[in-house]
Formats: sequence, C-alpha cells, structure tokens
Amino acid sequence: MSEFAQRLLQWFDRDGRHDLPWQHPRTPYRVWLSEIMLQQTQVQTVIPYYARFLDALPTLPDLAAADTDRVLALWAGLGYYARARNLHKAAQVCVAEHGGDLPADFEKLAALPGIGRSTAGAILAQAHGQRFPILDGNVKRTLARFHGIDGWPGGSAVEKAMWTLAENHLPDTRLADYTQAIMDFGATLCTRHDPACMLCPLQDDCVARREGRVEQLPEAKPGKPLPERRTLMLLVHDAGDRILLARRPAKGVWSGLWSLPEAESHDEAREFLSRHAPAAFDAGEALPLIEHVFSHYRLHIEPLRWRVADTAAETGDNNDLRWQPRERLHELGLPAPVKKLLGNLP
DNA sequence: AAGACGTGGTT
DNA sequence: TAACCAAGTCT
Repeated sequence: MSEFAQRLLQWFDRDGRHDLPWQHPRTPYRVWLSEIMLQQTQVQTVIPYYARFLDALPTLPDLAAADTDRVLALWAGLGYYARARNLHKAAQVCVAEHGGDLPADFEKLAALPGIGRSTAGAILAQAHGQRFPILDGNVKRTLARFHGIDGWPGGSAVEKAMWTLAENHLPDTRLADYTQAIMDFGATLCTRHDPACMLCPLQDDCVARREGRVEQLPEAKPGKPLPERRTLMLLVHDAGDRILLARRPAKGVWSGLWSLPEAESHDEAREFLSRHAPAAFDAGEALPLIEHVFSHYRLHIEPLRWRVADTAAETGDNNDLRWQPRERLHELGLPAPVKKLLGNLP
C-alpha cells in the first residue's frame, strides 16, 4: 500500500470521524443520500436535514413513491434544488430498472441523475468497499498541497491530473475507511485556512509545506463581479390566513419550489392582481427590501403586501398557483428568503 | 469550457 | 462588509 494511503488510514483510525449519521449503518441508500446532500454543503449544515429526511423517507422505495412537493419540502433550505429533483428521479429509476436498489456497478450508478464520477466512487467505496477514487474539494485541496499543483482545480487540465493522482493513491484494502479518511483529513486538518500542518501525517512529503505555499494552494477560482437583479414579490393573503403561492418554473433558480408570485414592475403586479385577486385594488403595502445573494448573482427583492377577503380564494384551473394556509406552509418547499419573509410576518 | 445552480458561515 | 468558501453535477 502507498505510504500516502497508509498514513491517512493510521491518522483516520485515531483522529477521523467515526460517528457521522451515515456511517451507522452504512447502507447504499444512506450513503447515497449523504453524498448528495454533502455536495457543496458542509457536514454541520447537512446533519439536521439528513436526520429529518431519513426519518420521513427511510428507504429508497419510500423516496421513489413520495410526492415531489414532499421531497422538496424536506430539502428546502439546503439549496441546489436540482439535487433533490435528481435524487427523487434516480430513486424512481432504481425501482423501475434496478429492483428497488441502487446499482453496485459504476457505469449504471454514474448514469443516474445527480451522480457524477466522484459521487459514484464515494458510494461504491463506502457502501461496497469497491476500489474507486473520489475527487471532491477535500481531495483537491489535499492533492494540490501534497504535490504542489498550481492552477485552479476546477479547470479541466488540473482536474484530469488530479483524478490520476487520486487513483494512484488508492489502497488495496479498506476502501470505505480510506474514502472517509481523505474527506475527514481535508475537512478537519488540511483545511482551507490555518491547516494543522504540525499534526499532519503527510507533512514530511508535502510539497506545499516544503515550499511554504500551503496558504496559496489550491489556487482560487478566478473571480468575477456579481450581477445584480431585482424583482417584486407579491404577498397576497386572505382573511382565512391563506397565502397565494406560485410554483417556480421548471427552468432556472428555485425550480420546482413554491414561492410568492413575482412581477418585474408595479404595472405587471397590478395586472396579476386584477386577474388572481381582484379584491386587491390598492397599491399594496411596501415591506422592507430583501437582499438575497446567490452564487452567481445578487437579487434585490421588493416585497409588496395585499390583504384580501377570503372570497378571492380561487385559482381556477391554474395548477401553478395555490392558496396555502399559513399553518401548512411547512408541507411545501419554499426558497429561503421567502420562508424567512413569511415567518417574520407580523 | 464556462456558467447555472443556494445557502449560511467565516474572514 | 464584501468576498470567499463548503463532500459537484449538468448543460
């Protein structure tokens, strides 16, 4: 076994994390769910979502049979909602084509929506002990430093080289532990800022350490200014404390979630109101502005509120609009700023 | 290849 | 506070 893997495994046995919720029991479904939730998301954030999700949908067939709105409600707040839609879809494919189980074959696994090369490797290694590498942010940071690799790891050339290195470092045994070990190593010791090099089992052979470039590697993604966008959010509620919600379109941000109806202008808002809540004829009450920051743009939200009589509680045959009782908002997935806005409503 | 896709915490 | 960061995948 390579010295690299040997040292990581020894470090893991003493200093790794052995009590994460998805480690006991380490079934394919539980590992899969954890890997999807953990994409671009930290352990501390995931844990409460993971527990709630698994409690509601304990098995893969449960997930496959669940209503989409229920799945999105369980995911709401975690972000990157395509993960939830793909998870749901993949579960249905597993039931339809793989006997209700996640396939234990790399090609079949990676063909499922939401499972890329790294996640497929993570599942096979952790749930089945198969010998596949992963290449997540932890591994990229570890390899960039250990080998002194320049360039942003998101670039294709650097990433390709790193896949090869990741593969070459794999041990012949203990693949589940090794996979967890290198993630724990990156997450708790070889951290982005202030890594604990003094405690590092690889410090003697680390190129970045030797060259004093630990804080400089890996190179950051080339930055760009955030574009700004704005929208009006129309908060219409009736005397029965029902709130008019609109389903987000299939394309774009928050797709599939339920949110407040939006308009680009006050004229457009007035037009929407005249169609769906004709009792609201005044200008609407301006609520405090909200600034919501995404990874790719900054959104300025101008919320406007109308109170209408409950006679307005009709949406006709429009499936993308509904009057939702306030006490049943938790049954639907709402975007974080919308959930916050409705939760803070006086 | 580069951008879309969330959110909350840290610096 | 603005910028950066965290267990990627899809198009």
